[in-house]
Amino acid sequence: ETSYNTVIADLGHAMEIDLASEVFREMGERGIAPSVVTYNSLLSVYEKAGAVDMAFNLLDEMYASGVKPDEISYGSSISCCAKGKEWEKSLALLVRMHQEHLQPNLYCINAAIHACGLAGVNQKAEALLEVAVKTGLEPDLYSYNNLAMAHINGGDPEQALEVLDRMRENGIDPDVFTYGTLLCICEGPEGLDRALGLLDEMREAGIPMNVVCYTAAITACNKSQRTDISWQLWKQMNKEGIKPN
RNA sequence: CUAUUAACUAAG
Repeated sequence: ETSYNTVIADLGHAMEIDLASEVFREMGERGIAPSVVTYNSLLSVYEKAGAVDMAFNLLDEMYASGVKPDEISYGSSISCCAKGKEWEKSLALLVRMHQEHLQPNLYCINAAIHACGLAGVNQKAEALLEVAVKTGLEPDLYSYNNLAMAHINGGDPEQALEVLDRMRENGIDPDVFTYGTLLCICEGPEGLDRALGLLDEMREAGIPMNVVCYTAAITACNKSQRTDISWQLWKQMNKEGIKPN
């Protein structure tokens, strides 16, 4: 059984959705009973595909066959809703967890924040952060980074930038993902200054740049028609030994 | 043995 679990999860990482489902079916045909881990592995496959309906069906199947979904099952399913752009369903799953007397952990909440973030429903994302705190969870980098994305997609760049201070106040240091996210909101001439300011902040904080950040910054320059600065950044990137992709 | 985050690229 453990072999099957591993294979299914690995096929998921390789994005071999159909193969993974096939292996799962074959397992049943050979009379091997799937465990929670088996189901969770398959759920993680659906998650990567954003196959929301299949994930929901599998959850039902778990209950039907007497295998109780756990936090990981729900975490994967919620993340599946994010990838499938179904933020309302991700919230519905949190409600369902509550009904099943399961306490959502940070994975679940963060995935839901991500789902809301992609959809730009930033007030829901804020509400989720509150839920986390109220239930005794400590929001982490994922929580705040996803929250910043929610504000960006929600059309509120100012609030996105405020997330920087809010996380520091709570003892979470922004990382390369945080800045990578924020660099995306730098459109127009004033946005360019913000982008360069963020780059300085990163330097001061000793956060190493990567390709994503450079690409985001360069994109910001291009949107502001400042190809001269794009070029400077490009040279700097090469000087730091970061390979373009 | 299983789960959560950023850029560019395609479509529009």
